[in-house]
Amino acid sequence: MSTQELVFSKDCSDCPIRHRAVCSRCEPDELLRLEEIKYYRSYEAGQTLVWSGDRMDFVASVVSGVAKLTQTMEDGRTQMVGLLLPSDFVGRPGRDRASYDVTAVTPVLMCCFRRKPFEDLMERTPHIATRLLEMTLDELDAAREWMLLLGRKTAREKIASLLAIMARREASERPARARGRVAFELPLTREAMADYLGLTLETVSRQVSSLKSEGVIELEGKRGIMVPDFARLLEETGDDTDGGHLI
Amino acid sequence: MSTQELVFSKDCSDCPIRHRAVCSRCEPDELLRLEEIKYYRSYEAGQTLVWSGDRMDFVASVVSGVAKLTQTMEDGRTQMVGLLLPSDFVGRPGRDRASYDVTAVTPVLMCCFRRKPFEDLMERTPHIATRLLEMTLDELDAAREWMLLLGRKTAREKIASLLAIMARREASERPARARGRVAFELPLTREAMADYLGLTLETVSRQVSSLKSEGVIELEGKRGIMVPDFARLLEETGDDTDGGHLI
DNA sequence: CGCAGAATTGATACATCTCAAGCTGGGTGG
DNA sequence: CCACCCAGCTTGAGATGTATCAATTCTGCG
Repeated sequence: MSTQELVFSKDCSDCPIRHRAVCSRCEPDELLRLEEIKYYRSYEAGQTLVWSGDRMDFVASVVSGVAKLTQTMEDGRTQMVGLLLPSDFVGRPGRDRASYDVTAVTPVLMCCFRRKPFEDLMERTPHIATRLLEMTLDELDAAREWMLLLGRKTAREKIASLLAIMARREASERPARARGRVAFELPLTREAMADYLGLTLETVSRQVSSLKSEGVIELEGKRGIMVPDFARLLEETGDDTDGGHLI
Repeated sequence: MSTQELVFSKDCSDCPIRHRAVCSRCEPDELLRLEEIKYYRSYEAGQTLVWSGDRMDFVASVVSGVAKLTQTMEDGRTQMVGLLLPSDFVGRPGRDRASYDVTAVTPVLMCCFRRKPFEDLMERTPHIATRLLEMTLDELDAAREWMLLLGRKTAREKIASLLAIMARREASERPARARGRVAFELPLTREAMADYLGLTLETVSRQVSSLKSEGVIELEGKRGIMVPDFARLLEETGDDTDGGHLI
């Protein structure tokens, strides 16, 4: 029940997110300075790392695991506004209060930097600022794609889109598989999916069942999803399919 | 019918967006270098500045007017993913293709920079990169607030939220008015509002009528909106009202 | 084994969409 | 000067997708 199961100070050079995180553009000497101010923290699934409105005096990169960013209205309606995967960045330089709740979905390991030293370092290290700008622009693109999903897609299209995104991510990490065939773990509960897609969990459940009964997907245990034909899944997303290549 | 009604090269120092745009952090000498590569373009209401997928070899700041960013699905469903007001930035350094359609909602004047020289200048001018990062983070926050609206708010709450945003902006520009009382021009048609809010134009029309008949707003001509009591409007947004101050 | 959290399934309610008429105001041409 | 026109807007009636409320049924685990 400890909040910190693993606190260690690894060498940055063999870090699994070395090539994608906010530090990816850094030269060896810049990396050394980052290494001086970093520390690791780990969280259990379900644990809330930060509450919206709370003081937040660190920024961090997700090293492993999945976390979610959520906003909640007074009456309890909640909307997920971001899904944080390994290498994603949390926190905003120059702002001392969190804008969202951040919650671990699976066990999560974070590489943290106290905010002030990080901001100072960022001023002297354009490589960090440049990479952060690039990552923020990517997140903005993703958020806008999500706006289209939330505003205009049907429940079925929403589910298919979420599955397609997860499938694509899996395919880009693992070596290529048989044409159009992908399997992956979906780390979200039905409720978390609903919060992401702007639906109720019952609707999510019904649409997943429907996709399954039509053979678009197969369920393997509670979290496993098998997509026998990725192009077929893509057709259900409502997006431009342009051939339907996995990557 | 000319696409460029006004092409001139004003001094940056008396530019109306000098203190808020991407150039706001620049020192006088940095401004001079920007001035060398800038040029103005103006567009009429309804004109499309850029089509999604097209080559885009400039970036720009909105000097005056309103433009919209939209995404469209194959079957014609469209979602607005950004509303560009004076000082907002268009285009992405490092990317040569537009991700969205950009359309003028009112007559628009843009301050443009060819992309390559701008990128070069940005590398040598941290003040530009820093400001662009800050603006992008703000846009990301706005996009995430919009995700909550699209995913979880009712039609009435959506309309009230949009009006509240426009009212707030008006109040922050003009000197303060009588307590809680604001009037402003809404530059969007019912259809554009619908595209922004993820609704149909009929639903927008009905909800606007309903807010009017209940005295939350008053319509003045086609575009004028009068909010007699801002706190009352805020109650309809579903957000935390925390007293309901205009700014 | 049996419990608790997660997921499924069913019946019904309701918000929003869809289709279809009209209305309104400003501009145009006869 | 007036009739007409048209885009934008409003309003109505009915269809429909998703939410809501309510049982069950799974699944993993102590």
